Amino acid sequence: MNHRIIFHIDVNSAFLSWNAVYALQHGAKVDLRELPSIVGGNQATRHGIVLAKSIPAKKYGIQTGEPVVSAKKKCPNLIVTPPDYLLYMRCSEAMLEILREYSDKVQVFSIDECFMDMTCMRRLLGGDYYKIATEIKDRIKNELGFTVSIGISTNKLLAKMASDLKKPDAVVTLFPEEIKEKMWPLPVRDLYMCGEATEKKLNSMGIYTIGDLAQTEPRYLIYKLKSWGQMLYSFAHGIENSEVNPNGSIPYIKGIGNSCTISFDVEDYETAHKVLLSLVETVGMRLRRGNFCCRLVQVSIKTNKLISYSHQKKLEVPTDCTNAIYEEACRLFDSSWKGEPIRHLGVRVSDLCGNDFIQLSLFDKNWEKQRLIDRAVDEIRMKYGSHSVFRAGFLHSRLAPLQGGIVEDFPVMSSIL
DNA sequence: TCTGGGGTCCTAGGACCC
DNA sequence: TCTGGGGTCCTAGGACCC
Repeated sequence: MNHRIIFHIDVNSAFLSWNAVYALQHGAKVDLRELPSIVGGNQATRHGIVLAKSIPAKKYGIQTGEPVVSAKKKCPNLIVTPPDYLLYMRCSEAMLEILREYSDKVQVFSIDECFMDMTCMRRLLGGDYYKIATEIKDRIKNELGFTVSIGISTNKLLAKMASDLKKPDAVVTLFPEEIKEKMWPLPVRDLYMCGEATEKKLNSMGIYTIGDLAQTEPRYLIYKLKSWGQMLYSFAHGIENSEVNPNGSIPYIKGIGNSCTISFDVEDYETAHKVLLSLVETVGMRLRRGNFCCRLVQVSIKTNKLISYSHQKKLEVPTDCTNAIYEEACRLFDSSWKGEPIRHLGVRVSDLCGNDFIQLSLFDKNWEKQRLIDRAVDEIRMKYGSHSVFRAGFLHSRLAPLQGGIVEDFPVMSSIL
């Protein structure tokens, strides 16, 4: 037998569990996981959505991503606690430490999900993967206080589907020979990569379960859904063969972006430019920290009616300079904004390249100086905190001088950079 | 004050070139 | 005296994930 053995580890209601564990460790008398509770953003700053829910909260029909007010309507005595991203990073790291005792091929998929390639542990562990997974799950529960679901199979897709089959605190296998029995009866929406839009399309084609999808003529799927059709058909048959990408070697960073919902509607160019600057400061810092330059700048706008659009521009010369990116971002904004009140702004850079052989533009003599300034500011912020230096324009403004991620405390979340 | 923030990949149309 | 045809680059937008 030549097949691989892959585990997928998924923290149950991650943010909520971590808040609950932290509270218990600090003297709380109740366990948030046993009550209708959520982790929710701050409504006053218009970040009021549900980030995680307890199992009792789920019974009220509360869904991740829905507005906190709407969740409260469903359950009037709902407990709402704020997110604590630094805590989440610590919890995630602690879990990783345990996982790495069992395999050197651990891929961090997100803050609360990992893949492990356990193939080479075959001989070492005697091949009883269910037992090993149970041991890992129990160790995390006993040593760290939160529960996980572990899925076991021969590839990442099936392992991930498996860990979804039972929660909390469970180990589930989904080997190829179990697909028909365990996966095909599920609604097609449960398949990885089948979102709302695809579900609608598939339903309109008479496809409701993963089994229906698996038994549809692939040429028909490809005709209707292009390359997505091919991928979904393969997934419905459990076919997927990407490698577990050991952590540390981040596969490849394609772009760096930050965005923010502003606590009030922005209705003038000056304020919008300030927000863009606060975002570019963060993006630029991350770019330089990764020793990248970018060749593409993108600005996105979301109006108070929640309509989004974006504009992008390819640069003549790659740059990592805050001011250069900022100027381009302003140009993009000015040429795309239609004048509606703005709720949310984003800046993203991509088309990255290394910064070791920077091509100096003959026309920009200030560029070297700008680079030195950027580096100096980065260093001061690293050393003394992100708010130790900021642009005078933010004094007496309602805006934070830096925006994106959790800038108050390095590092920026959801990014290794 | 009802709807966050960070990503990736794909598609389609237009410009432009030979 | 219709108007081919391929290729690449650029841009906007949509879909998905956590």
